[in-house]
Amino acid sequence: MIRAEVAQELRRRGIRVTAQRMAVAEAILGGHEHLTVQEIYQRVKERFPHITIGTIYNTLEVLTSSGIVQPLPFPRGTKYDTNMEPHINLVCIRCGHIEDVRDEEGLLQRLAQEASHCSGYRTVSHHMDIYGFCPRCSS
Amino acid sequence: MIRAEVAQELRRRGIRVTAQRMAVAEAILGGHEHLTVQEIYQRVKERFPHITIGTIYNTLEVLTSSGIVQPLPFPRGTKYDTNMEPHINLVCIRCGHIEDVRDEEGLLQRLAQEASHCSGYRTVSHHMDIYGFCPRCSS
DNA sequence: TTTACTGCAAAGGGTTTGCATGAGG
DNA sequence: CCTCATGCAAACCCTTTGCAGTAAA
Repeated sequence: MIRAEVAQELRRRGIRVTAQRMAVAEAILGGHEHLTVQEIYQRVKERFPHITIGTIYNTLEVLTSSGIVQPLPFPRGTKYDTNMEPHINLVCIRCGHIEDVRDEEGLLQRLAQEASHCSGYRTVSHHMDIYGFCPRCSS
Repeated sequence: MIRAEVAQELRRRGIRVTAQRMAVAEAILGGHEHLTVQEIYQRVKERFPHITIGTIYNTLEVLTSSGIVQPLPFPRGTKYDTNMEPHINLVCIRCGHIEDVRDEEGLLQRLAQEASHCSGYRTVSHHMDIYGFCPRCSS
């Protein structure tokens, strides 16, 4: 997703498009994925030195409920994912690096459908992590 | 897993079997699944009024690294799962209730294997959540 | 007896909140 | 203009840490 699309999506939802919100969105969407809240804060502060962590949290909540980013809960804080396609997060338990793996065969979807079907849950979203050692940390 | 098995597993690993540790294990394993740390603390305090939250965290770390329980990271704190079989957690985004769904066909396993294979990660464990509304909260 | 665990207290880090000021539509 | 977002500060968890006393093996 790019800048113009973010602005459009916010407007469509009647949410104000502010410079700070766009800066947060660009920090996350611009290349580097899976940033922590602190990392986002540090980046946005380069452009808005007076912005506070409260505004970052506020904006992340807005972007999340607008379907633009996705929070990934971890023991030591939330990271944000910009990949809204169904996918799996490969998490390195040594260095913390996260890699996305696309769900080529649609197995994730199938699994989610089946599970919700036989449980009576009305499914909204799902999330899969695999923990292990990345190639670099394996050696 | 039952009381005697927990004690045995700890001993096997050279970890001391204390009354407090057994109380924590029993609080989690005894029927009610997916407790928060605070809920575990409250229960154990009925038997050990002077126990502190620090000891609860210490014990949860011991039980986790002994493969007896599994931490589930959530935005507002960790819950603990006693189901060590491969399964999916159905999480109600309204009431917070969590239900386990067994991985009948081994799809989860297959998915994990494939993902680790094509990424070069050395896989240790995996974890899948589905978010939605439980039958009670759907109506 | 030796070593690891407990209880206590304090600190650390992530996240939320209340309120006056300021900017978007 | 009116409403909502920002910045500032303080508060609120959740979790970790250091240390002296205590219990397990």
